Amino acid sequence: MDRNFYKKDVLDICPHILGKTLVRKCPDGTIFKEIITEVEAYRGEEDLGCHASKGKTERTKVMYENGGLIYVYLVYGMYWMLNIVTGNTTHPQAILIRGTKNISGPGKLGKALKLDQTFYGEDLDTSNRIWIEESGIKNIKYNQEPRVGIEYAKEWKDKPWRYTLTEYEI
DNA sequence: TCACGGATTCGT
DNA sequence: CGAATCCGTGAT
Repeated sequence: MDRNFYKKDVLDICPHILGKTLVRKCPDGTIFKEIITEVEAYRGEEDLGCHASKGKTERTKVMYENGGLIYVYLVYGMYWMLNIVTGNTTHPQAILIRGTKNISGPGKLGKALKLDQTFYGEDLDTSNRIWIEESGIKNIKYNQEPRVGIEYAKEWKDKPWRYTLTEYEI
């Protein structure tokens, strides 16, 4: 996908990133290529579930960039989480990729993709080791539910910003 | 330098 | 549903 795809609001992009293909070329030559089936939106400093709610720090600064960059971080000391920065520089936001067709769970996805800190800030439009492309599938249907794992986010935890792909045609 | 806690996972 | 797990973050 080209750069402009990622510059819209995160809530507009989520339904369209479902069904796209995530591609990762590993150092050992193996290629991971799977349809994205589950994502979550994190939207702005006002969203208490979003890391940017703590303001701009060394960790969150990439979310303040224009969309199309990768935001990775380590959670529970062991899982690398894959996020795509979206929007523009006025509103920090990102999409957490939670699962693909054969991999369920963001921690397991990060492991399968062999992610590490060097992916922080990677440009999806120019990278030769990870990107997102059209899959050709059509007639997508999806569900929206509350996001998981953010019990601390008060009223924001109930926002239906978790998107799961339910049906599609090849 | 260090205390804190988490966008998870797995087993019960 | 609850505990394990352990590194990086962010403040000092």
